[in-house]
Amino acid sequence: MLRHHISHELRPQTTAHLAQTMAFLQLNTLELENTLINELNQNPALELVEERRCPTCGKKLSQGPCPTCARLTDDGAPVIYLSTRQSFGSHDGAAEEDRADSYEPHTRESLEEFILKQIAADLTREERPIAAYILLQLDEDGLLTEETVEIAAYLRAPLATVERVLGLIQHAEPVGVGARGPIESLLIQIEALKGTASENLRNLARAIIVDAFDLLARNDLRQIARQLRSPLATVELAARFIQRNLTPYPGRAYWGDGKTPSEDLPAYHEADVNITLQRRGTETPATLMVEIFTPLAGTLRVNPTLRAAMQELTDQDAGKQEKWAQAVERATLITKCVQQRNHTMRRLMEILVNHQKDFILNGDGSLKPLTRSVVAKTLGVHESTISRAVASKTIALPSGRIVPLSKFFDRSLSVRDRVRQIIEAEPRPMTDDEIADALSRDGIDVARRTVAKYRNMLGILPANLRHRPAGVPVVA
DNA sequence: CTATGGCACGGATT
DNA sequence: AATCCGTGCCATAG
Repeated sequence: MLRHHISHELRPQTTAHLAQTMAFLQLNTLELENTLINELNQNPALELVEERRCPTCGKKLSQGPCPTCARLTDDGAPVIYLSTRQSFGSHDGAAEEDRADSYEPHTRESLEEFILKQIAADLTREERPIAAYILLQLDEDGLLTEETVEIAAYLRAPLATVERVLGLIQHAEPVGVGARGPIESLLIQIEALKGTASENLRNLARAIIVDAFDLLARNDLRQIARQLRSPLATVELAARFIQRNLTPYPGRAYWGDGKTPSEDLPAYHEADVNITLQRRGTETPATLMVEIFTPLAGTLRVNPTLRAAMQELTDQDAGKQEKWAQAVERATLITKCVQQRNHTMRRLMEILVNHQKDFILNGDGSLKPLTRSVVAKTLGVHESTISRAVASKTIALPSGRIVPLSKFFDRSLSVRDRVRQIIEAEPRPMTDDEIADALSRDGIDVARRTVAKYRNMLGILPANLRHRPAGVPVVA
């Protein structure tokens, strides 16, 4: 999906601006920062003062939460404050002017960019577009749906070149992306683990994947052992190795639901919101520190000097006056937009954090169901506002996991969790029908078919395969 | 025959 | 208007 940046279409028409106001919300932080930097460069009326002020009380701040407004209370209420990254927008003098011309928007790093960066150095000029094309063809699991021959034909490039590029992609982090299917992906990943696992183990794992993949998916280890003429114990070991260290969907690893070794993988991008745990003293109530990243360090405002200078303009400078007036109007609008955005984000996070506190602290499984519309109601804004505020934003949990903010909204989660609990609790494997019954006894009425889906989402094998040491299944 | 997975169709949500 | 989700029907495996 290509990012759309909003262009310089901010012509002064006051009513149309209202629509633009909301548009600012949906921009993710980096994109907003880009537009703001652009604006700062070309609008003299807009000014960035280096100091940061508490959005609530207006006091100057150096860093972190406002000590007075968001003081660490002992009632356990989360502390929510706005913050900025220092990375971009060094905002002075000469460097600034360079930037104005050769400005290249910072976009959030997508999986594609993340990979491209790693292999860029190894690509020739001709290979670059090939790499770009391949990366765009990856599906959501990070797998390549198209054959290399087709790609070569389509791009009119030599097959060998295409395959070379693909090889580079496949060996970049996360290893295995760009494979033409789960099996190939797993094999690539095995190769990449050369140093860490014993030769025998890897060989067996490879054999299982190649010759008995479907059996593995069904967790039928006994049959695998027979077919490969290997001792069952060894096969179990290998299967375990596969399940623990490999994923058939490398592109998913990062979004994974905690089962995947995603904690070790580098984050593809930084989050828009950061939650940390602040332990105060020894008594338990640790405070949640919610840091909302806003674009640009400092505070936007309309340049007071310019505003003053405008008063002194004589009427014969009508042209200039008009021009400046527009600039000022536009600058005012933008600062208002940003303030609005910050305010909404703060209130939104307040609700979100309070509602999902357990999830933040205890991880998945403690998620409570929540819909955008109820938040919109309690917040008193339109639903679409929430949608925009949530869309394409991510949040870093105290555990270090980065998840999309939309994860906080899930209407069916409570039921899914009940399913998990029921399955974990029951001694004998229950069929989906029985689970459905059990649920209805709890007052939750869902169809049998739905239970099956939840089971799958949770990565739990069907009842008949689920006997004793049901390991974590390979296929989601 | 029973238990599941696949496809696809409304209906709700965003 | 686009997307997501629950569900019913049917094919398939055991």
